[in-house]
Amino acid sequence: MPTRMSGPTPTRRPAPRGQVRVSITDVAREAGVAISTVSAALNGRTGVSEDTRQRIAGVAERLGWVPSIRGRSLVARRAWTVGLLMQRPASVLEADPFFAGFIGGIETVLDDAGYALLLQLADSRDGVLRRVPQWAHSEVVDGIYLTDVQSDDPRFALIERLGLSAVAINCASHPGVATVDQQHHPGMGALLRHLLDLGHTRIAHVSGPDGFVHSAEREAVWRTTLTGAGVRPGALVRGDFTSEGGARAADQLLAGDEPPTAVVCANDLTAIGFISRASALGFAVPAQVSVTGFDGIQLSGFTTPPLTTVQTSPHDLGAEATRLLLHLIGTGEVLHHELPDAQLLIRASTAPPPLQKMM
Amino acid sequence: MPTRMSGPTPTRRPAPRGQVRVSITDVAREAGVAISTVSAALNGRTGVSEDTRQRIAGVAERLGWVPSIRGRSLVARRAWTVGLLMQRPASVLEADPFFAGFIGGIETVLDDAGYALLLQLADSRDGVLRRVPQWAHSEVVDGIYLTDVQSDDPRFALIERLGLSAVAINCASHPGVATVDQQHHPGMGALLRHLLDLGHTRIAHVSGPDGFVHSAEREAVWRTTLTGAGVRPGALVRGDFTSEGGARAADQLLAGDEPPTAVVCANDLTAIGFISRASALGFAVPAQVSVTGFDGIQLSGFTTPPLTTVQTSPHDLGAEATRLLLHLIGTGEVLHHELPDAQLLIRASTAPPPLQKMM
DNA sequence: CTGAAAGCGCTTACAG
DNA sequence: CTGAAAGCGCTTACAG
Repeated sequence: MPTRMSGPTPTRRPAPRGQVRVSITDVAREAGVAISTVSAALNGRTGVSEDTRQRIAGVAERLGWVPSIRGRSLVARRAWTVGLLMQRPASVLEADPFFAGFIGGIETVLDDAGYALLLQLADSRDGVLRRVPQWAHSEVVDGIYLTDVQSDDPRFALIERLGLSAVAINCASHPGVATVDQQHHPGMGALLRHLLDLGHTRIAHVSGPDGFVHSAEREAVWRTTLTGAGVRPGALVRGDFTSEGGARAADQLLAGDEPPTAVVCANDLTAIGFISRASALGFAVPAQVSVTGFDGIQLSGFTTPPLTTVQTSPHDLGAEATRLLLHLIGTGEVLHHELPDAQLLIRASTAPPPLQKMM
Repeated sequence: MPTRMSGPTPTRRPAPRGQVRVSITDVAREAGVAISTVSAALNGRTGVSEDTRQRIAGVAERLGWVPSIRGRSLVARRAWTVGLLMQRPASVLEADPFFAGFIGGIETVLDDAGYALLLQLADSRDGVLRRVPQWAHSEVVDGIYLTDVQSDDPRFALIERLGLSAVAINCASHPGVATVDQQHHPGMGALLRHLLDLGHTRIAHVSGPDGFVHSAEREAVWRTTLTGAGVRPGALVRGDFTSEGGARAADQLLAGDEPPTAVVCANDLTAIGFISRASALGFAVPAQVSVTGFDGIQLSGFTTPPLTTVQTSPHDLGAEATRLLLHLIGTGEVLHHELPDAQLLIRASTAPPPLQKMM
């Protein structure tokens, strides 16, 4: 086992590593005032002479004292922390294009407000439903984000019962819960119409995994837009939002006699995997088969060919959700925000179907 | 402004939303025992009759009581939280291939231990140095991760002074700080030798941004390996770890009279951007120019052509670092762990240099 | 303008 | 086996 101890005699010591912990009591003693005066002085409350305030500030500075969030939280009943609990195995999250952008957006707003983000993954639905009350009762977070909301999501009842502040991402509004949305339908619809306009009539779909809201939604738009245009939906292959899944789908879809002339993938990763395998199988993209993605990840502009996709805004969702959540925590007022729709981004992975197929 | 209030009469209410908060006192009263008995019973301490324990558990269950981490932390001097503080603007982080994997690894270990991750970004060096003592004094985290360690990093002194438990990633060991490492040199060296073996003699480098340890390290291996083999290092273009930077580098490197026959990029994103632009400029990869990456992100296997790169293990780094950190917090024992070296991954983006250049 | 006291929700000796 | 008390580090009425 490569783990080794440091040096010949490993140092064993208790968690608080023998340091002098300075508390409000020390500052008060040193400054010759009561602890309540220290508290008032450093929290900018009125009723402390400028003189005393200065002296206390000096002592605190010299002793290197910062108020303990812990002690403060206990009485203020605020944790100065918000929680993001995602039901996703760590492995999936690592490839999730939504994740990093969403967190980045959260952090930009959170940091300025002096809040921190508590992040936890649960690998099952039950895991989530167990953690939420734990967080609420422990008062370890002041509010939470709700992502991947499902219809009849039991978390809403839980949140109401627990009196937890929450902001939900991309879902119908529930009483007491703030929401921030970005419409995906219009962009997805535009994507389908773009393919129809190019002349495609055999349009397949590589979906996301079962049970995800996004999977169902994108599949529905694919089906209804085609049907609405009088075109029969092509083959449907179930993917899993990964490039591996996209590659497997290419194997399935391109093997038959009449392969589709366009393939609508549930996300960019899937599309990139599809294109990779299609190329390996000798199918030229977009000359023989057009391929589309969804998400608009940064790399989608640097694939060969660059990907036609729908540009979503995980960063903005995270930032706006955080604003609404902090507002709810602070004022109790439930707000709702709608981001501009996700936009169709036409690039080079789509073209008219091959001529011989057009008659 | 699209933000709107919900319903005709916005509900304003204080943060604790009028819920009955149940505490240990309630459980004790209901069960007819002292709060110390409740505490002992539910923490599995000895000295409570099985009968009483059952009764108390029943009451706690019925009342939906979970011990408050807050109250517990105050006396136990443990936060049951570890902190990850990265000096990176949110925007960079969103494209950072290390980030998601590292966090994924952290979470797999943390969740099982009942710990949570506190995540915070700082946009400057000073921001980091301000937060660390804040966290330490507030006792809001029990330990922290040190990433992007620089030589003479001031955080080590800070940590020692504050008596904070810490684990450092990929850096020389410091007294009192656990470390977990994965050697990148050998894989990077193997990558360079692979290009030399293929017959390349004009090998350029697109580096990472200034001031990052990884940038300096990879550049150094590029330079010394070539020099050691008697080959003069080719052109050096400064990149920024993004695909945009890689594309710009392609413009610079491929414009001249004698373009390089191989380009070593500081990471996969850069390489993918480079290939994209190179193709657009009419350069065939790898026929006319070989391109290599670094990181081994999932998508690197699905580009066209699939990328020759060095496979690193952010997930394993995160998981192992977390194990060592929790061990340090719990026992005070400083351990060190070395992951298997990052491995060269030969795929299709490298080939012998074009013939006419070989004489 | 300042201080003594109570209390937030727990755990940990200590006494019965 | 069980309970009363002290205390963790703060803030918030309240009294001087």
